[in-house]
Parts: sequence; structure tokens; C-alpha cells
Amino acid sequence: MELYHIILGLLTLRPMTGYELKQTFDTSLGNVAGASFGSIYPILKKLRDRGLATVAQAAREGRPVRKVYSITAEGRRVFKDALGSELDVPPFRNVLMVRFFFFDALSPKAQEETVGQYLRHIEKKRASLKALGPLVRDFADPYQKMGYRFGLRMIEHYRENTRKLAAELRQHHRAVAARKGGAG
Amino acid sequence: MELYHIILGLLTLRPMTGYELKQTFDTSLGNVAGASFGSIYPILKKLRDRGLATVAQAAREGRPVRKVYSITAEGRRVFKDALGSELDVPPFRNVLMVRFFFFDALSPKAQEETVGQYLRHIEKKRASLKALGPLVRDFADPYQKMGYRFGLRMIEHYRENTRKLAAELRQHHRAVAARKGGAG
DNA sequence: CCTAACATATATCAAGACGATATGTATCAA
DNA sequence: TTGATACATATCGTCTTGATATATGTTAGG
Repeated sequence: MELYHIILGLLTLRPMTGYELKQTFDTSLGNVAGASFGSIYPILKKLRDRGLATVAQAAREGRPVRKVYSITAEGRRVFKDALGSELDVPPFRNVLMVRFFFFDALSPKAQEETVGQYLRHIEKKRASLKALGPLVRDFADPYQKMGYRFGLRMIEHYRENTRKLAAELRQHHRAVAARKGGAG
Repeated sequence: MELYHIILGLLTLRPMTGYELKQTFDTSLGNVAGASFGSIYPILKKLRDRGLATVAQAAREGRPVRKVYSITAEGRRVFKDALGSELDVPPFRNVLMVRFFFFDALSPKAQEETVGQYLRHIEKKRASLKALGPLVRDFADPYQKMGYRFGLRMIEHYRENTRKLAAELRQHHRAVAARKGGAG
């Protein structure tokens, strides 16, 4: 499932302009998938060329033409195929772990600051996800709710594990300092 | 910290060819960061042009020239700066959650198959990470060990949470089937 | 009343990354 | 001997991001 499939998926919900698609990516789908204008507009062009979407243009004096894209029957078929297709799971990567790989070359203080930064990011993410709760409760279907709870559980574990990591790091620094103090 | 910084970081460990860098990304760093030849070779060229690395070329009859890259003093400086720089944490995204967003359009059977696929990926990832254990024990520095344990804890939680998700999904399907059975 | 910020709306460009492909030798196992 | 794997460099097409350009409508604050 590629980005253009996700865009097709959104168009199954209702006809949309490129701008509205971007908004959808930034809000309801924001915690799950993303796309920039630089991706969206070329994809919409491609979808139209391939007959997976049609466009209704509304000319408005002075302003850019508003182009509302609708999915075609062929587009729906392509989307359904993609939805049932094999998952390609991207490699599990993490910016904090990259830093830890090289942490030996960084001062303890800077190390702890880095982990602190990461933790703050997680907390922010957690807060924004939690804030979505009422919206999910009121408008999401059962599957979206399950997905949401899954995301929430994961972020809680990220938080917990990052805290544990920070504690381990501080503990290590204390131990090193003590050894140094005792020896020197 | 961008990809070229990570490559600089690897060159602080020892001089390497593009091929060896790729191997490093595929093995020790594999669970943390990745790079393709299409990225590595152009980056090495850029590093050389900017004076962050030097190259020693060994001509060998018949075979391509072997180019061993070494980091310069300036390169080390650039890397250290990057290592202490602010983290930019990429958005938390997940292919399975994308599917769940649209799951209403997919058959229960296919839904469960998708989650099963994801779980198998996680299990595989978990196994490969665990297999790295002895290597980490023998060769990793304390920070790399902490990072490793962090990754391991995360993958365990992914596994646990995905199982929980699968159970919820099955439960939902049973409930829907029962309602249908009772009404029809 | 003005003005600054924000929302609406389309589109392109440079830079970076991936995956595939090209090219070719050496080595090792079936 | 033949096929697979390791070694080794390099480019190409495609995709994505983030920045930028271009303009108008709306709304809140001074």
C-alpha cells in the first residue's frame, strides 16, 4: 500500500480537493500517515490520468480554480486490492538509538539532555493523541477505535521505556563518577 | 543529525569503503538506521569534496578500484556537533494503523490475516534482535547496551500490543457474528 | 479603521533517499 | 561445472519532503 492508495482511500470517504486531503493527513490521519503538497498534487494528477479519479473544477474569479477530486469505480477497485494486499512493514528505526550507538563520544550532560529531549517529544505526542480521544469516541468506527487504542498503548510504552532508559543512563553516570571519585 | 552525519560517525570507528559502510548499516546498525548504495556513494563523494573525509585508492587489476574513506579532523568536528545537536523526532507512524483506518472496507477474514502478518513481522524482528544478544554482550559499550535493551523492550511491547489488538479484533468479529446470527 | 495573522487553494523546485540495475571478479559449495 | 554468494563501485528513475511562489478571503486585536 503506497501513498496514492491512501489518497484513494480518503477519496472513498468523500470527494476532496488537494488542500482538504492535506488537512485530513494533518488531523484525523495525522498520527498514522502523512503527505505534503509536493506529494499530493502530483499524485492527484496521476490518479486523474489513470482514470482512478475525476476532477470537477469550479472557476472562481481572482482565486485559483478549486479542483474537487472524486474516486471512480476503477479507483475503488484499486484501493480495495491495496487494502487487502500484503503489508510491507518498514524497518524499525529510532533516532534515539542512533545517538546511543555513538554516545561514547558525547558528554554525560549532553547525553542526558538528549534523552530528556526525546522524552519531551513523547510526552507531547502522548498529549496530542489523548486530546483526540473525544473525537475518536464520537466519530470513529470500531476498527479506528481499536487502532487508536493500539497507538495509545504504544505511546505509553514508549514513555515508560524512555523513562527507564533515562534512569539507567543516570545510574551509569553516577557509577562512573563514583569510581572516578574513589580512584582519583 | 542526517545520514551523512551517521556515515561520518561510522568513519570515526575506522576507515571504510562504501561497501563496508553498507554492511555496517545492514548488521550492527541495522536495527537502528539504514542506507542504500544510492545514498552512500553520493554522500562519500560529497564528504570528500567538503574535506570531511579523504580517500585512499587501491588499484587492483580487473576489479573496481577499492576506495577506503577516512574521516578528517574537520569531519570529526562536524560529527561531534551533530551528535550533540537537537533531536528531530520523525512523526510516529504505523502501517497497521493505516489499514485499521480503512478496515471497515475489508472482510473480517482479510482483516485478521493482515494483523497476523504484522504479528509475524514483529516476531521475526524480535528474533533477529534477540539473536544479536551475544554480540552486544561481548562487543558493545555501555551506551550501546542500553540502546539495545531499549529496542528489545519496545519490540516486546509491540508484540504484546499487537496480540492484544488481534484479540480485540477477533472478539469484535465474534460479537458481530453473534448479533447477526441472533437477528437473522 | 487598519493591519497582521491565518485559512483557503494550487503548484513547482531542489535535495535527499530508496530500490533496481549495470558491471565485473573471486571464491566456495553442490 | 555451474550456480550462488561475496566483494566493490556507480548511476538512474521514482518518490517524498520542505520550502517557496502566488493570491484572495476572513477574523481578531489594537
